[in-house]
Amino acid sequence: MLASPAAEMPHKRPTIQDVARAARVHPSTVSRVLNPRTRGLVSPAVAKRVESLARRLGYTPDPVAAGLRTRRSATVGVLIPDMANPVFPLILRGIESALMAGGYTAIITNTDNDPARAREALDRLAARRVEGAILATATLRDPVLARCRALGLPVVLVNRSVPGDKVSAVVNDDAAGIALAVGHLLALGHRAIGHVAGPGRISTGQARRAGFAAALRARGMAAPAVPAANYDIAAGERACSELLAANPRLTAIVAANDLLALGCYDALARRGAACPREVSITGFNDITFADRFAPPLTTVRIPHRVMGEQAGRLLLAEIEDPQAPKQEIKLEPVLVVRGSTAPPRTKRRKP
Amino acid sequence: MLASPAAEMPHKRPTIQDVARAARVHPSTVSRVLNPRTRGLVSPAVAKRVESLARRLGYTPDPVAAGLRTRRSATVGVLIPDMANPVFPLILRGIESALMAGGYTAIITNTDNDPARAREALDRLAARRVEGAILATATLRDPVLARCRALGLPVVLVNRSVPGDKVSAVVNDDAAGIALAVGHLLALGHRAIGHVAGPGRISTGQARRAGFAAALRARGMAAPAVPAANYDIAAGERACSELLAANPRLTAIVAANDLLALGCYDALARRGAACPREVSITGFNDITFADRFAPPLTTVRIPHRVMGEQAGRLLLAEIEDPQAPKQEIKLEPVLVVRGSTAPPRTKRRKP
DNA sequence: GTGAAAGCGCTAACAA
DNA sequence: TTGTTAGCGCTTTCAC
Repeated sequence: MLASPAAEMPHKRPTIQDVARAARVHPSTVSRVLNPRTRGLVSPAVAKRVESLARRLGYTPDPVAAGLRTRRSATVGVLIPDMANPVFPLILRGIESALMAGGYTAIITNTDNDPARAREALDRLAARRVEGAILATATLRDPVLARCRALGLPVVLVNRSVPGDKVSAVVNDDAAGIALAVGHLLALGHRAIGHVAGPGRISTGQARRAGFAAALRARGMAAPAVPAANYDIAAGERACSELLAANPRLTAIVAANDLLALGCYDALARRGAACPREVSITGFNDITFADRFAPPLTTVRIPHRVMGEQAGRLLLAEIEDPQAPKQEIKLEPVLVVRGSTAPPRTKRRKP
Repeated sequence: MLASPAAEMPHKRPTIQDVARAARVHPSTVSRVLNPRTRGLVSPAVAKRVESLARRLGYTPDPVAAGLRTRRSATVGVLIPDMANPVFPLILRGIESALMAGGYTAIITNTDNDPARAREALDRLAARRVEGAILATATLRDPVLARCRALGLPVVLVNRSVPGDKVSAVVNDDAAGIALAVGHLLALGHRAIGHVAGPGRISTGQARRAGFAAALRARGMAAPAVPAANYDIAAGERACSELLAANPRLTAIVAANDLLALGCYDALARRGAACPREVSITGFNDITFADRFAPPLTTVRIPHRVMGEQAGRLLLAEIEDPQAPKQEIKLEPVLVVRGSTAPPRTKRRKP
């Protein structure tokens, strides 16, 4: 029993040959017309004919086949350390919008903070011939970054950088952001401020910690800090507990990011200390829902979307011209004051 | 000035030809060895030799070139309506893990709830020859779904379904979930319960609303409901305000998802009504941070990750065998009681 | 300005 | 069991 192919076949895609036949030209002419760069080489009359036929047949060039020839895939890889941290979806939007504007597609991979997965992911992406990579996963002396180098793959870091390494990056002014938080706490009257730092292997962890120390030492104050093992709530709680155990009189804590700040909330709750009445807390990033936490989190807002867009644009520029000078773009953060900070409780003198 | 190529060239990738030459066999033999399916056709001795050479040269087959020949890209497209909704990153993890296990790569696109972007994204994915698609964006009578059909592209829906359409889907038992919430509120003593429904164009909106009505009507109670325009906080606030204006005596509100529940928080706050003291609120999804809101949200937890994994597996099965029967998997949700629900305030009688 | 021919890196028929 | 040949859909020389 013969079925009507038209009814059953799931719409075979037209090839360049089909268009060429219909337009009575050679395939190469069709190719020239459809490629903006070579479009001028063909006579306007033929170009018009080819174009309308292509549109009518619903022909779109196969980017994979084209890529095989041109060695350009029009894709870039994006490595994200932790999708559950809402800061990354926000950055991603910016990345996608910049890439899309350039005709590129992002292939996004979540590494779950696992260096092995990151490396594996990069290899998969490289096998797919991505033309560049955006790393939100960078650690100081990152093996993945080294691998990109070895592969000759253009890279841009986002949010985190690798100081000293010649690589483009779009980051926040971490020290300035922390200074904002410290300044706010000082203005409120706090004189015993501690820091729950980020992991030392990540630039943001180091830079924010250094910024914290600088801001306090400038005023001749101590700057106690304990680093968290990871940028997550549980690690924040552990670090905060340790910090408070060693410095019981702290009236304020600057956390290196919002997840760590939530961990501080937990540590305080476990000690039965109220935030902000007994201890003020600040975060960093202003993640989605930071205004919903109990208490609403005072934090340093970074321009997530712009950061992503800049990173995307930087990468496209570097793909365009691999010799382009590497640049590090530093974005200015802003303080958002909410309910997790308040003046320190005035000491009750013993009666 | 001649530079040493080895130092400057960014490591030219070896091709199958290089391996073939080194192993003194024909390229097709190398191909056979490296392809698990045809591996058995080659003598063990040669296979061993080829394999070790391939490894030593660092050769990995180019999946793009292979795909051109085999018409298989080992990629699938994933359409997400809103990355800022933390439920989707959680589902994504499941999807990625299932796809990765099958050797597939996900190409994820955020559509920002925009049907035009969704369509465009699908076309880009189709052009890239994805072998299938996972849609978390489905609306009832979804044009994107129709387009997948036209392209003969295997599809699996996740979270949302399109009832009546023959398509595989992994969803929650929405009615059962809502019944859980309603049951909890009834048990607390609530007798005037309203519903901030999801958009009517989305299956979850309809199913949850129907579940709500069924649960209350079974007990002979009214089931007032107002649909939100979108699944976001602002729309939730508007719908809730409308609901409360029309039904001022409600003591509890079942929101169709957690974002809408947050909108209800806002609507209550604007009226100066305390949650849960004056009005209890429930959500749906148990998104990340639901336990951190003020008050912590009582909500219906869905198995995000499992949902994603099942969807990924289903799609792989369908790619493997396009004739495979379509199936709809329904997952059982669970109630998580937190601080946004409490017994209704006992009426104060006028003195 | 257009056509012809070669080939990107791989795999699948077919031969030997 | 291995080698040969052709070609996936496209772009890019090179001729004309």
